[in-house]
Amino acid sequence: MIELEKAYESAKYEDVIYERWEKSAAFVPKISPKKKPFVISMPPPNATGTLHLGHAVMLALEDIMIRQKRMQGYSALWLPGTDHAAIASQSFVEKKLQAQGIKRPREDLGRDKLLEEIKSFVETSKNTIRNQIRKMGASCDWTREKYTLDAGLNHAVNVFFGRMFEDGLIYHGDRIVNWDPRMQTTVADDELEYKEEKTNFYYIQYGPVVIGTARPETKFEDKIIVVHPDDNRYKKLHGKEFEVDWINGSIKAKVITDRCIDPQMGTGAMTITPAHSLVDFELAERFKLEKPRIIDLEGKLLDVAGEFAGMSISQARPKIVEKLKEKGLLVKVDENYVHNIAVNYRGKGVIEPQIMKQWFMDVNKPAIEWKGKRMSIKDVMIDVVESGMIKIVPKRFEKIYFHWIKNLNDWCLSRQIWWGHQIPIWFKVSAEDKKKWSHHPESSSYLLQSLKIKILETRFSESEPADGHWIHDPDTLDTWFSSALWTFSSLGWPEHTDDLTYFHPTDVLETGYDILFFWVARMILASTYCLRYDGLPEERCIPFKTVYLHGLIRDIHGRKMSKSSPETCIDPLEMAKKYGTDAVRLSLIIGNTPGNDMRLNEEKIAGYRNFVNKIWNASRFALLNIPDPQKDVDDIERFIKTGTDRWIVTKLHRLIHEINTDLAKYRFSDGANKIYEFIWGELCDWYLEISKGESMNSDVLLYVLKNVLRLLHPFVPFVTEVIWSKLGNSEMLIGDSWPKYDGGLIYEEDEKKIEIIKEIISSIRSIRADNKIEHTQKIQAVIYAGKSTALLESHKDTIFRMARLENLIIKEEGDKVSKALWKLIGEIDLYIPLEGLFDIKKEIEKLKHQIVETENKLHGLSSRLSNSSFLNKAPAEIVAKEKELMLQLQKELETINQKIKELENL
RNA sequence: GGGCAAUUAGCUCAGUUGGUUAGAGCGCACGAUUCACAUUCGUGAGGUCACAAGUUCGAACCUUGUAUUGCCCACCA
Repeated sequence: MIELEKAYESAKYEDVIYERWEKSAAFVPKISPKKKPFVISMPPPNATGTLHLGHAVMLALEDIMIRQKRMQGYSALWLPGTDHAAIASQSFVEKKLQAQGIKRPREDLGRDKLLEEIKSFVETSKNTIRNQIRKMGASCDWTREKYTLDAGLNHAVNVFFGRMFEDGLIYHGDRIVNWDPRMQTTVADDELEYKEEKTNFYYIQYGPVVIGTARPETKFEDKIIVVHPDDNRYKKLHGKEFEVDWINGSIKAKVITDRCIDPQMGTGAMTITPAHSLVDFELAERFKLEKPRIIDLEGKLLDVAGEFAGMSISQARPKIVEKLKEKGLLVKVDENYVHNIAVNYRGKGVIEPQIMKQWFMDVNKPAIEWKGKRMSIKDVMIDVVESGMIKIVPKRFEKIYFHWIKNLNDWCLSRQIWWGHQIPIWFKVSAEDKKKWSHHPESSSYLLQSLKIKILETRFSESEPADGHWIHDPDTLDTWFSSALWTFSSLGWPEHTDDLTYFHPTDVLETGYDILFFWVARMILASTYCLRYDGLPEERCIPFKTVYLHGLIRDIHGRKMSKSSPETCIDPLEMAKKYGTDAVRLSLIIGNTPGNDMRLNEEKIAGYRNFVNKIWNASRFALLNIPDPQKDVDDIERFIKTGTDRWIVTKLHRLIHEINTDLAKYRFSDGANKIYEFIWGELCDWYLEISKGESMNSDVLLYVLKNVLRLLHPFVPFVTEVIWSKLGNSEMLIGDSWPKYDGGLIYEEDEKKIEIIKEIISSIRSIRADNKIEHTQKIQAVIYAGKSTALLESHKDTIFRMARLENLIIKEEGDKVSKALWKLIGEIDLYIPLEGLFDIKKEIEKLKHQIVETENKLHGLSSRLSNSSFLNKAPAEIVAKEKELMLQLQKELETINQKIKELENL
C-alpha cells in the first residue's frame, strides 16, 4: 500500500522532478529517419529580463504541444535560447552605471569596457532566466540552447547581411530618424510611444503671413513657406520670394504649395524645418531643398541659432519667444494647445528627429527566385501566407499581416548603440583620419560625419581588411535583424548541419500577437531569403508552418501588466511557489483563446491549485484501493464487469478523442477544460462514489487513472509525474506513450443508463435539499415510471450502492427490482414515506408550472413540425431529432400529469 | 483619419459548420460532512446574448446600421 500526503505539496517535488527529467535526457530528441520531427523554436526571452506572465503563457502552451507530440512518438525538439536585447540591455546597464556615479558611461568607459560591463551583467541574468524557465516545467532541449550573440549566430548575421549587401538590398541612406538625445540612439518607429502634452502654440508674423508653431526654436533657418494650393487666402503669394525680418536678422523666403498642408490647421501656412521633422524632410526631398541642421545630437542648438547656440531646447524656447515679442513678431499665443510628443518607449526620452546616414534594407527590389519568378522581399512575405504555406491562428491576423506588409517601408537596420551585432561594414580612410578616430571612445556613425572623416571605400567584411587603414562601422544592427534568423541560425545555419536538415522548417511558432510585425514577419523575410539563396525548394524555406498567437495577459482591470504598476502585477514565479507550477500553467491556459487578451487574478490560480489537489486526492484514493498498480490492464475489455465500468471507459475514450481533436486544432483551453470536467465531474463525483463499497473494480480504476495521467501530463507535468512514480513505474511518464484511441470500446447503452441514474440521484438530492431532510436520515424515494424497469434491472448494483450512499430506499411498485430492494428495508432504522416529506400543494404548483413550460415547448415543436418549409428545407437529421424530442416531451407531459394525479390523491 | 476586433449571469470568460431548454469558474444564498479531498460535497438563485432592422423553416452565431469599449497603423507645423 502506498501512502500519500493528504494534500499535494508542489514545492516538495517540482525541482526534484525537473532534475530527473533533465538528467534522463528526455528533453533531447534523436535525429531518426523512423521518427517524424516536431519542432518549436522558443521565442528567446531577453537575457536581461526576468520571467513575466507573457513568458509563462508562452512556455505553458509550447510545453503542452511538445510533451504531447513527444508522447505520440515524434522526435520533439523545443529549442530554447535567450536574446541579447540590444537597447534594453545597454540602457539598463548605462542607467546602473550612472547611478553609481559614472555620468556618461560611453565617454567615460569607452567601447570595450562598457561592453565588458554589459556582458558580465547579461551573463548573470541569463542564468536567472534559464532557471526561471526550468521552474515553469519547460521540457526544452538545453543541450541545444542558443544565445543570439553566440559566435555561430553572429556569423549567421554577418552572412545574412553580406549576401543582402552584395545583392544590393542593403544601402546607406539619408533619413530622418527618431533620435533619442537622452539615450544617444536612433529609435525605430515601432519603439515610439506618443504622449499627450499641453503646450503653447505660437502665432508668429513671418513676412506677409502668420505661421503657427509649437516649436519656435527650430525655425532659425526656415526659408520656405508652404500653403495648400487651393487655399484662397494665400493664392497671390504662390511662388513669390521676399525678405523677411526674422529672429536673427533678415532672411530670404519663398512660398511653395503642397497638398499635404491642412488649411484648417493653425493659419494654413507653415514654414519647414527639414532636418528635424519627417514631413518637412519629405517635402524638402521632393522640392530638392537644403536641410540645415539646427539642433545637435545632445538636443542643443547649433551655431545657426546665434546668441542661443549651445542652449537646450527647454532653455532656449522662452528666450526666443521673448525676442520675437520684442521684435513685434509674436502675434498671439494659444495656451491650450495639445499635441502628441513622441518618446522612446525604453527610457522615455523625448524624440528629436535628425538626419543621419543609416543602413536600410530595400524591401521592394526583386531579389528572390520564388516559384519561378523573381520577387521582392515583400511579395514573398505575402505569398507564403496567401498560398497557405504558413497558417496564422487565429486567421484574422492574416488580414492584419497583409495590411502591414503592403504599407511596409524599407527597414532601418542600424542602431547607434554598442551592445549587439556590430555592422560588418568597414570604411577605408586615410592614416590621419584613422588616428583622429581612435581618440574617440564614444564612437558612433554620427561621429564619422561630424569629424569629417573622408570615406575612401566601403566594404563588407567580417574582420578588418588588411589593405590599408579601416574603420569598422561603429553602429550595431537592430535586435530583430538577428532574431529574424532564429529558427535556422539556432540549428547551425549557414552550415547545413544534420539538425538543420532534419528539424527545419519548424512546426509551430507560438508567441504573443504584439510581436507579429517585430519578429514573426521578419523571420519569414529572413528565412525565405537565406534558404532560397542556399537553393532549398520553396516549401523548405519557410521558418515555420503555423503561427499561433496567444492573447496577452492583463490584470483584473484590463491593463497590460507591467513593472510600472506593481500593485496589480502578478509574478508567475511567486505564484508558482505559492500554488504550484501546475496550477499557474492551468490558470494561464484555460480561458486563453488565440489572439484575445485574458484577465488574470490570483483567485483563478488558487482555483486550479484546488484542481491539482483534487487530482492528487483522487489518485490517493485509487492507490488505496488498487492492490497492484503494476498490473497490466491495457486490454481493458477483459476487466470490465459492470455497466458502470463500461460507462466510465466509454467516457474516457470519448475524452481521449476530444482532447486529440482539441490539441490538433490548437484549442488548448477547451482541451484542458474537458479533462477538468471529466476528472472532477465524472471520475470523482460519480465513478469513485459509485465504486465505493464492496465491489470496487480496481482494474478499471487503474486503467482510467493511468490514462488520465497521460492526458493530463502535458498540462500539469509535475503532479502527474509524481503520481506516476508513486504507482511504482520505473520509467517516467514524460517518456510514456499517449493514449491511443481507435474508436473501439464505446458502450452507448451504458452511457445513457448511467446518465439517467445520475439524473435520478440528483433529483433525490434536490428533493432532500428542498425538504431539508438531513443526510443521516434514511428516506424512501419513489422512482416514477418513465425510467424503465429494464434499466433498473441491469444496473441493480449501481443503484443499490448509490442508494446506500444516499441513505435512500428505492421503491417502484410492481417491479422485479423493487422486490429485491424491499429486502433492504429491513436494514433501515427510519422509514419515512416520500409523500410525507414535502408540501404537496407547492409540489403540485411546481409540476403545473412544468406542464405549462413543456406545453409551450411542445407547441413550438409541433408548429415547426407541421411547417412544410421546415420539413422540406431542414436537414433530415434535425427533423428526426425534433420528432424524437416531441415524443419525449409528450411522454414527459404524461408523467407529470400522472405525478400530479398521484399527489392529488394523497 | 485608415484598419482590426470586442459587447453573453454580479465578476472573468467559453460557446467549433446557424439546429433541442445559451454554459463554466469565481462570487452569492441555503444545506452537508469522521469513512480520498474544508484546497471537500450537495442544492439553488442569477441572462431581452449591447440596440435596431434584415436574411432564414430556424440567429448569440450570417448581413446592414447604431451605440459603447479596446487594440493596431498613420498624422499632429
